[in-house]
Amino acid sequence: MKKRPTIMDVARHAGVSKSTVSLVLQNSPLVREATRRQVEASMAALNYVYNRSAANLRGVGTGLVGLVINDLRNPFFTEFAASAQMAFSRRGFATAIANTNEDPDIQAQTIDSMIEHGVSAFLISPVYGGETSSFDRIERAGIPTMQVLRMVDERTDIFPFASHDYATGGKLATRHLVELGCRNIAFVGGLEDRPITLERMAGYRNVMEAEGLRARYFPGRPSRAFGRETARTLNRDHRDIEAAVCFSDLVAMGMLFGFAEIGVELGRDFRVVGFDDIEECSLVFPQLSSIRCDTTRFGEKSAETMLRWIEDGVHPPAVHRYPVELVARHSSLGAPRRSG
Amino acid sequence: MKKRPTIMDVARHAGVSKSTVSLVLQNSPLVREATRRQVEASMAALNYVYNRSAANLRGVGTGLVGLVINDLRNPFFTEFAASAQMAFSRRGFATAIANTNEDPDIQAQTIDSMIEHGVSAFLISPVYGGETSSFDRIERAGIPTMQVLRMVDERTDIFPFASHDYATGGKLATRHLVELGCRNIAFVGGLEDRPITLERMAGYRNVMEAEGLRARYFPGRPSRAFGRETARTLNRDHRDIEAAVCFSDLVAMGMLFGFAEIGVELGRDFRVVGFDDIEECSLVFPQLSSIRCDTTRFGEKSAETMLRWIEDGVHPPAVHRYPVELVARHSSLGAPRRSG
DNA sequence: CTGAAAGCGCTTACAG
DNA sequence: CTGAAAGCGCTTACAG
Repeated sequence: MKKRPTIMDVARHAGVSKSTVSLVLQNSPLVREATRRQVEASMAALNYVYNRSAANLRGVGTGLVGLVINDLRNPFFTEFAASAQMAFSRRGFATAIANTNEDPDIQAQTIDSMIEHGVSAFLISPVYGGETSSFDRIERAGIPTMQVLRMVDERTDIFPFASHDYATGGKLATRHLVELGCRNIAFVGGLEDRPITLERMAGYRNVMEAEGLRARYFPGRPSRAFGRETARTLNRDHRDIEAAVCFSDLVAMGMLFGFAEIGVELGRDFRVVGFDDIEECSLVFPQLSSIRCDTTRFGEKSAETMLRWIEDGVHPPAVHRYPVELVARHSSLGAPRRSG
Repeated sequence: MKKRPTIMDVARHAGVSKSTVSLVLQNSPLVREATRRQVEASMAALNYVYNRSAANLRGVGTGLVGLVINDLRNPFFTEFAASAQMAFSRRGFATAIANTNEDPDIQAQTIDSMIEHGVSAFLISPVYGGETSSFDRIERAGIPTMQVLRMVDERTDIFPFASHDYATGGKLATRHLVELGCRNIAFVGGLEDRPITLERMAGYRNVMEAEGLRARYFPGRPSRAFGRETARTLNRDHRDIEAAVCFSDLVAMGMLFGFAEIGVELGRDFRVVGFDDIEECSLVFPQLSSIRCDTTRFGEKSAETMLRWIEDGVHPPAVHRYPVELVARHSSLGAPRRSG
C-alpha cells in the first residue's frame, strides 16, 4: 500500500504551492477560479484524502460532535439520536453516536475517548449514578456540551439542560382518565427517586391530590416485561384499580399484552395512557393513548441549538423544556367494535 | 480558557524529558516504575489530555472503528450496532456509530468523513442503490472493512461479507407451517429483487415447490404499517390463504395487530411466522413465532472477527453465514386458552 | 533508562 | 493571488 498523497503532492501535480492547495481546501476566496479547478482536478487524479488529524493539530475544529446515549436500544433514545444526527449532517457536521448502555464506566471511557479525538461538541443523555468527573473533564477541555433528557450535573449554566415538559404530561394523562370517570388510578413504572420518574409522576400526584383521590405507585424498570408483570399483579391483587398512567410506552405496551393474555381488554376493562408516544402506539391493538413528546423534533432542535452555540456563540438557556400533548386513543377511550 | 497542557508541560512538571512522557503514554516497559508513577502524577496534576490527532499524524492508529448502519431506527440494526460496540469497547476500541438512514448520499458523506477522521476499520451495513464508489475510496485508503447483513459490493475478497443463513430460515418457517397442515401459505413483505428478500424467500419457494404448493408473494416495505395493511387485504380478497411467512418481525407485528383489529386471532384463524426474532416477539399477544437470528451474538462475533483482522492480521472468510433457528410460539402453534 | 532532533500533514501569518 | 517558513503535539530512532 503506497502512502496517501499529501497537499505537497497535490501542489506539485497542479504546479502551485502547497499554501494554495490549503487555501482551496478552506474554500478561500483568495484563489482564482481557474486555479481552484486545476487543484481540484489534481486532488481527484491523485485520490487525495484530507487529513483531519493534521488540520486538527493546527487548531482547526474537527467538525465532529459526540452524541452520547445512555440506552440506544430504547426506541425513544434511538429516535433522538437519529434525528439529531440528521440535523447535524445537514449542516455538514459529522456525528459519532455512542451507546453507554447505562454503565457509568463505559460513559466515562466513551467521553474521555471522544475528548481525545477532539470532538467539537457534546450532546449527552447521561447515565444516572456515575460521578460527574466526566463532566469536570469536559469542562476543563472547554467543549460546549448539553445535557438532554436527563440532568445529572447541576451546573446548567455550564451544561445547559433540555428536555420535555414531563410534569405537564403527567397532568394531562391523569386529568384525561379522571374525565373519563376513573377514580382509582395507578402510576406504573419508573425507577424510584429518579428525576424523570419524579417529574412524570409530579403531574399525576397533583391532579390526584386536587381531586381528593389516592395516589398509588408501582415502581419498576421502564420495560415491557415490567408492564406485563404489573398487569398480572393488578389483576390478581388490586381489582379496584381501573386505570393507569404509565411511566413510558414500553411499560404500557407490556400492560397491554399482559392484560390481553388474561382476557382483559384495554379501553373497556381497564384504561391506560402511556408516555412518549413512540411510533408503535398507533400500530398496536388496541391503539395506545400516550403523551406525545415529539422526539424527532426534539432531536432536531437540540442539534440546532448546539450548532448556534458552536457556530454563532449563542449560549443556550440553562434549562429548556419542550411542550408535550395528550394523544387519546383506544386504550383509554375504548376501541371501536370489531368488524370481523 | 488556557491552553491544554502538552507532554512538554508534563515533562517539565515531572522533571523528565518529553520522550519519557511519551514512553509512559505507550505503556512502554522501558520506563522505571517510580518514574512512571511520577509522570502519571504530573499528568493528573496538570489535567493532561492525550492528543490523538498529534499521535495519529505520526502514523499511530486511531483505535476508532466506524459502524455505518443503514437504519438505526430498526431494532434489528440497533441491536447489531449496540452489541458490536460493546464488544469493541471491551477490547479498548472506541466506536463511532452513524446512521445513514437508507440514503446513499448520506452514506457516502459519512464514509468519507470517517476516512478523513482516520478510522482504523469499518463495519458497514450498507444501503442498497448507491454506487460502490465509497467502497473504492475505502479500498484506496487501505482500511479493513466488512460488509454485514447486506452485500452491495461483490468484491468479498476485499470486503468480506457476514450475515445470517436466511435461506435456511425461510425453509424452516415454511416447513413448520406445512407440518401444521397449512397448504395455502403466502410470503408477506420485503422489497422486490433485494438480495435479502430473495434469500429469505428462497427457502420458502423451495419448500412450496417440493410440496407441490403454489407460492404467493405480497411484496412491500418491511414495516408494521405494511403488515397491518396486508392483514386487511388478505381478509378481504384472499380468504383461502391460511398462513404467512413474513419477511420480518415488523411485518408480522403489523399483521398481528391488523388481524386483531378485525377479530382474526393468530394461531387459531391464521398462522404467522416472523423473521429475526426481535425481543418483542415474546412480549406481544399472541406471542410471535419467528426465525431467530441471534443478532446480539452476530454483533459480537462480527466485532471479534474485525479485531482479529486488524490486530492479528487474520483475514476473515469472503462469506460467512451464521445459523438461524425456528422459535415456534402461539402465532403459529395456537394460543393457550385465556384464563381471565 | 533518558535527551536531543527530525518529521508526520496541515494552517497561518508574512512577504512578495 | 502565491511562496517560504514556522509550528501544532506527538512518536521514533539514535546516541548517550
